[in-house]
Amino acid sequence: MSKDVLPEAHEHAARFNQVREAHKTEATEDYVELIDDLIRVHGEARLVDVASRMGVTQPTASKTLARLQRDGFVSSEPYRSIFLTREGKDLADESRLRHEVVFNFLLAIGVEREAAIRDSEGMEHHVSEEALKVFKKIIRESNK
Amino acid sequence: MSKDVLPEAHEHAARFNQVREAHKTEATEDYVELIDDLIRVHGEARLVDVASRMGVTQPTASKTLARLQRDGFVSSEPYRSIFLTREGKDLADESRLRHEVVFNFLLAIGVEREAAIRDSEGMEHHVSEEALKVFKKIIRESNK
DNA sequence: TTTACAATTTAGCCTAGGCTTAGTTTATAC
DNA sequence: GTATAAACTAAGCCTAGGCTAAATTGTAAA
Repeated sequence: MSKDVLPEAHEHAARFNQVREAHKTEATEDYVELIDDLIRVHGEARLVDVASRMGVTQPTASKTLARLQRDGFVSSEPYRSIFLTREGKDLADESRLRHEVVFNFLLAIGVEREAAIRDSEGMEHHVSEEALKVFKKIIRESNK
Repeated sequence: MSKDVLPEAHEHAARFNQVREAHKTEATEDYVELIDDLIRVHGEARLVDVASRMGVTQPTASKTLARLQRDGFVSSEPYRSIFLTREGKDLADESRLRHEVVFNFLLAIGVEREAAIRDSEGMEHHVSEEALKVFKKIIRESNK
């Protein structure tokens, strides 16, 4: 059962580097996805709502949004609501799609709804295209 | 397809808070799991190996290990190899188990081996007990 | 129209987790 | 037994992402 050899060091490191890469983009993806949701459902995205739904204080959300603006994902004028750039909107769409696949996959295999909601939030950033394909296939099969 | 309502703000925030909680323990779990592997396979865990397998520089690994020591997961004397405390060993065992379940689950549903190795590294920290149960059931069924 | 409250920003602090460069200790090889 | 190399530590820097407290701006009600 337990390992008696370890992978080569560089291969071992590559796995952790991949996880670290995913972490770097996590906050960005979560924010743009939320902003897109707020715009679609409430007509606009205000800092106060972004902060309360992300579960952080307003200064924290403000600082993160400044970074997203610097990196070209959102735009906004001081004291005004937040918009997604083309790049931000594309990332939001891509993230939501991935999120939905993971969520529906968990439901399809029998995970209870509340757990599926919570687990998909964390898992979505760590699922490869390869695995997503398998997830989609299983969702399709469960809908027959 | 797309949402037309959002969850209540406090519920929305709870999801992200849960992911943030998981992130806090990720590094700790990855380190103790690796240290345990090194001890079992090589007889001891040296900083140089921890660093190269985590894919970070030695000073970075050293600093992280200092934190783990402060928090009671590992022990070591300066310039000597690294040991797990009881608490560290328990966490390592728990982490490895979770890791193996996620890995074997991905294999069971048809994810290719290399992708399963890499995805399980990131996913393991975000899977609830509830989902793990379902994963185990699917592994059992695939072994029939 | 002024006043008060809500929203946002600014400033400053903290931790984690990366890095480099430089110094110290340990181990090895001659 | 000493020189050299390897392993480790120390110091200092950076970014992200949390926080609080205080200042500013915008908005709505009296």
